This record gives sequence, C-alpha cells and structure tokens, in this order.
Amino acid sequence: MSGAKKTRGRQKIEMKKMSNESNLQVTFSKRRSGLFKKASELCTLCGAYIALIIFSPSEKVFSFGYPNVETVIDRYLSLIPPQNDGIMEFMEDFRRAKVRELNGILTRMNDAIDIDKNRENELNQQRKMNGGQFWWTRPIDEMNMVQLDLLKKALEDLQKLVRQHADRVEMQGTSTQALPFFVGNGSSSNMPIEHQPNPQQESNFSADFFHNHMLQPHLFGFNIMGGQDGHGPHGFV
Amino acid sequence: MSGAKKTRGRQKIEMKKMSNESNLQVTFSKRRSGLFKKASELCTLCGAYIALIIFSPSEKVFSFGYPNVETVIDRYLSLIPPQNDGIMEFMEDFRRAKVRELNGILTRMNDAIDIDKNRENELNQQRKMNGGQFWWTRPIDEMNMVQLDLLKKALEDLQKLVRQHADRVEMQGTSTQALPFFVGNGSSSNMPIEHQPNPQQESNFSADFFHNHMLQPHLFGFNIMGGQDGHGPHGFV
DNA sequence: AACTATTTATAAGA
DNA sequence: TTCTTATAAATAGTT
Repeated sequence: MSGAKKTRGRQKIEMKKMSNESNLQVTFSKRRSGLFKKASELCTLCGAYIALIIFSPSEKVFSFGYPNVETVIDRYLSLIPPQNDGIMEFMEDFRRAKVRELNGILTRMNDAIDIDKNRENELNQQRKMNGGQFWWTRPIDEMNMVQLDLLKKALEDLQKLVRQHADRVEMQGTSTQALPFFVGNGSSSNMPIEHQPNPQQESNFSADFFHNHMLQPHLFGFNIMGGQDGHGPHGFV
Repeated sequence: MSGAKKTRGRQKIEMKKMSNESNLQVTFSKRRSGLFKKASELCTLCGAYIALIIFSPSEKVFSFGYPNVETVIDRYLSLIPPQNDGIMEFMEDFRRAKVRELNGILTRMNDAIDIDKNRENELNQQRKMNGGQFWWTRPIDEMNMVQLDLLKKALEDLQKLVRQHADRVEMQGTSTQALPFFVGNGSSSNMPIEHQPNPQQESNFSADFFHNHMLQPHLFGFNIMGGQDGHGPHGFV
C-alpha cells in the first residue's frame, strides 16, 4: 500500500468570509444542509420548536420550521415588545384612539337597528329626500335592511379587526418576489410540505431529507408551544 | 498503560424524542449551542443572512440573527404569500370584501358632510326624534358637526387601516411573557446586541461567543439583503 | 462543567 | 453538482 494520501482530508479553515467565490458557494451548500439537519435533529430529539431562515449570498431563501416557520416566528414576535417602526406606531396610535370610539358607534348602531327593526316604519314620515343617493345618511329606520346590515357588518368587522389589533399587529410592505424552494434529495415523503406558495419553486424539501425518523407520526403533531426566556441575539455590526 | 477505556465515548443515538428528561435537557443545551455556532459560522464564512429561533421544551427562547432576527424575518415574510391561517384568512376576506364598500361609504359620507355643511339646516324639519340618543342615526345634516367629524375621522382611519392591510398584515395573540436571553460566555464585545427588550433578561449573548472573527468590522455592516429563491420548508406532519 | 471515545460534519480533491 | 477521503468538530456517556 502506498503511503501517499489521496487527499489532505478536511482542513481547518480560517473563520472569515471566504474569498474564493466558488468555494464559498459549495461551503454554503454543505453547511446549510448541515445546519438544517442539526436543527431538524434538535426538534426530533428534544421537541424544541425552531425556525431557521437562511438567505444565501446568491439570492435564495431556505427555511426550516417546526412545527412551521410562521408559528415560531409569530410566537417569537409576540414575545418582543412592539418595535416602533412607523407602521406599528400608526397601529398603536390608531388602536388606542379608536377602540373605545368604535365600540360606542357599534353599540349605538346595534341599538338603533334593534329599535328600527321592532318599530318598522313607525317613524317613517316625510323622509324621502336625497332621492336614493346617500341612502345611508338617512335615518336608520328608513334604511334598507340590507344596506343596514351591510353597514353594521362592515363596522362589526372593522371593530373586530381593531380589537384584534389590540393584541398584536405586524405589517410589512408588499413584495412581488418569488419564493422558490430548497432542493432536497429527499425522495419519498408522505408528509406535507410547509408551504409551496407559487410555481416558481425549484423543488421541495422534504423532511426526511435529514432523517426518516421524522416520519414518526406521534412526534410531529402540534403541541402547546414552549415558553419564554433566553435569547441570543447578534448584531454583528 | 491499561487498555481499559475511561468512557465509551460518543455513542450513536436513536433519532427520536429522548425519553430521559435530564438527558434531554443537556442534549438540548449542547446541540443548541452547536446549532448557534454553526449558524454563526455560516454567516461569517459565506455572508449569509440568518434568523434562528429556538424554543426550548422548557419555556425558553433563544435566537440568533444576522444582521438581526427581525430583519431576516421581515424579509422572509415579505416573500411568502399570505398563509391562510385563521387570522390571515379573516384579514384577506375582510380586505377583499370591505375595501370597496368602505370607500363607497366614506365617499358618500364626505359628500353628505359637504352638502350638510353648505345647506345648513335647509332640510332640518321635524326630525328631533330620538331625544339625543342614537344621534348618529339621525340624518347627517342634523348631526353635531363634532360628532360628524368624529365619525368621519374614524371611518377615514379605518379605511386607511384597511387599505394598508392590502399590502400585508400579520397578527399574533397577546403574550405577557418575558423575554430573557441566551447566556453566552462571550466576554468583551463592542458589537451591539440585537435586542434587549426588557429587564427580565438573564444575560446577553455576544457574537464572539462563537468566534471572534466576527469582530471584523467590515464583515458585519448592513448590506443589501440577498434575494429570493429556494426555500426549504418542513411541515413534519 | 470537564473528559474522552466515537460519531458526524466537511475541506479538498476528483 | 456529486462522490471520496482524510481530518476537524461535535457530542453521548461518564465523572
């Protein structure tokens, strides 16, 4: 046997941004896979909830989530106090200022509708002005019940909306970008893919890409989510 | 030298949820650290943008982000089409159904207010019913101008709100939970911590917990974020 | 939290 | 990309 080694094997590398672009690309791929696998294993082994999102330097997004990315993100965002970006600020101001006001309006509207429905046209006198336009400016008891319920429903929905915002709201700008997928070599998988929003996807990434133990049915149902605590951020600036 | 080995060394473990609770706890800690380190290295080596959020089975949150968790999350959320979870469904339905309706209502309301303001009480006849309650059910031209502007303003705000939702909205449930931090052994670091929202934090997690190469200033400024593409989701059932 | 003996991940090379 | 190989790293079981 020759003592000449075929390769030098794995070499230690300096922990700084790789200069060689093609090396960087393959390292990214390998390490990304490794990271997803590790994340996946942590979920399986410990039942941890994880969201992992990676943007490659070359315009691609990869994500992993258990039970799914959005759930974990939502939970995470619910823990951190609202960041006062412009939108949140608007939402908060709006909520604080309007919830009570809207409650009052809706209450009065409901009362009026009830009264109106009971008394029918008891108060229906000479109010036929406006010739049909601006119908909603006429007294409630003169309004078409359909219109009335429409308006009522609209305000109820709005109120519900606003009340829900009392909990927490996040808004982001529009995006027209596509959302392709991670290319896994995972083959047969009967488990649902987290999301496949649009056709531009390159391919799906099935869970057993990592280890088919994930197929264990009891493991991946939804449980109550974990809790609060430690948190390791890195500005890196 | 005795041939008796001190330990059996690392043993292969079955990839399923660990039954032994204390083993699980230490495995979680070790693997969590490893995962953060790997994530961190991927950022450093490849300039990838990453968000990693982990909820331990024991009520703790740990996160890692480069440039920071929120930025990556925002970018991720901006890519994915609205998921029809209950809330998004409601928001979408609401938006689709109500935007036009509200536009109509507000338009008519504005018209009515203008008419009302111009003609004063020209149409003000025997409409003094309702004795002050349900004021808003009376015709616009009879409404108190203050009330009128209030109602108008409310609807305008609501309309604005709804229109903004046309872009994108995320809502989460309330949470009163604290947000402690990951305990890193990172010592000296001049880099900003991602966020330290509240005082309940246990300790900070500095980036050089992993490798101090991260301190390289040129590496961790903000750049334009990567792009769109591949995406590896895992429903895991 | 430390310590090995192993298993795993991966840098290079093909 | 994907495969191979030699080596670096991570970590399960123990102390």
